[in-house]
Amino acid sequence: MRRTPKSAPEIDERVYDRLSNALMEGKLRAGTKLAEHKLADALGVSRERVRKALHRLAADRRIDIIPNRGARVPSPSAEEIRAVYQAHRTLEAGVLLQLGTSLSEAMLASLEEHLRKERDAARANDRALSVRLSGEFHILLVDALDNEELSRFIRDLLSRSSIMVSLYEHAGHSACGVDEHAAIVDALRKGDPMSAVALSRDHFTHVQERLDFPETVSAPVNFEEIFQN
Amino acid sequence: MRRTPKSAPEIDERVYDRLSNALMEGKLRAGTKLAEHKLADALGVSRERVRKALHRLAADRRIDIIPNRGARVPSPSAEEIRAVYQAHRTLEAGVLLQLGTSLSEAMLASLEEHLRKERDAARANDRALSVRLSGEFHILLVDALDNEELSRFIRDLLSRSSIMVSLYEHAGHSACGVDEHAAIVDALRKGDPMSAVALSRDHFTHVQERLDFPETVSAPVNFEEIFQN
DNA sequence: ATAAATAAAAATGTGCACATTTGGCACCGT
DNA sequence: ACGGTGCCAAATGTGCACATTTTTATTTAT
Repeated sequence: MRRTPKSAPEIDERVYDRLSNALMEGKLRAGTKLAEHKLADALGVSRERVRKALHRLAADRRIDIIPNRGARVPSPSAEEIRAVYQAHRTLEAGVLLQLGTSLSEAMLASLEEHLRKERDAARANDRALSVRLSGEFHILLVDALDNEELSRFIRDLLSRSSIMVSLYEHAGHSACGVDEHAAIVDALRKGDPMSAVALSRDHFTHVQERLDFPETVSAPVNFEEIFQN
Repeated sequence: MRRTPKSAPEIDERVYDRLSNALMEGKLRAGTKLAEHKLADALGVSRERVRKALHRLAADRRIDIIPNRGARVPSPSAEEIRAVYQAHRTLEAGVLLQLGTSLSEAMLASLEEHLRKERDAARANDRALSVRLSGEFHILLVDALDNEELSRFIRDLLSRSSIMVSLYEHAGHSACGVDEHAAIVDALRKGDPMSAVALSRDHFTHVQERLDFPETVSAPVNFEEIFQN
């Protein structure tokens, strides 16, 4: 045992995580072919391990696998992107409605604490951080319901939209208005869930409006560079 | 080639479907061990095929897999069951709110057509059919939004609750009131989504109330018998 | 020169043999 | 009788060789 003996399941998890993160961070452009052998070399593991991770990602709908043709980073159509945001919008409406009747003071506090962080990031012009915090706001909302199923769904949607965001670089998903988030929290604090729902609706409309159209891309990629860490 | 040459992916799909159906129909009791070799024999395919299907089901959260310990039909706790219904309740609230602003006459018609089928099944005392139709009602609702993401989530929740229903045999998920479904459709027709949401909420509350407590079971099973068809 | 056909190369998919881990059982000592 | 220890059988996990399919490159014919 050289360094970390690492039991098998841990290796699997690590392979999956590295691929997952690369997708999240937009390091793998849409359309990129994910060849098993090349990834295995880049990650320093056996092809079977990569295989498993790819199939897992496919089950999560994070990548596309076509039988006998391999795996690719999806290039979602404008329509599919719209569907993901629409789903999030609909789901959050349900969440906010539910929260209206059961939102503790402590949770309101942690929401407001989060808003502060968002404002700081916006003021510091830290785009990457802003994007992350902006997503976490919506996670915080659903987590407040303490329902694992719902939280999973939202995380699912966010992990998929992250790919989309990277497709449309300039689109300021980052600019995902802090003020609009704040308005939602305000409505909740005032015990007015219907307003919160309406505000959330508007918010998603704005986010969607900022999304522009796709340029289909398919460039060669240096996996070693991406996974060198 | 004896009968159906069946290309490989078709076989995979069939294995998955047969296991999936057995779970849906409650033929595999909670706690049942799903040994790879035994299932392979019963289904007449290689162990690897079963393996793949089991991992797929695990990714769907339809079964539990513990590393090096194999797969089992889950025995969800009362708390987990509550969470699934709660999630469905919350999600459907969002769906109904959204439907309020965009429900075509054609869809209302197909909903009412469905209600008729439900009533027929209830009158005929066909429990199995009633259960199935009752679930399909909620699928019909979300499908009306024509959003694949949302439809997937609902199907996900339903496939998981089916295991739970079979855990509590007597619990009349079947009795999932036809009248309550009808009331929801009525509210939608009247263009009163808030009432629809409230009715849906009550509906889920009633369904949950009918669920009783678990008896932990773990009996030996004859796979050949279950999969003989 | 274009297109069809064919052959070679590369990538994915599969079964099997073997390694690893787990669970049960007998044995032993207290 | 009880709890612990070690061994054996059984089940899961993994790497590898080979089969199948797709893609690319080359040749040939019109």
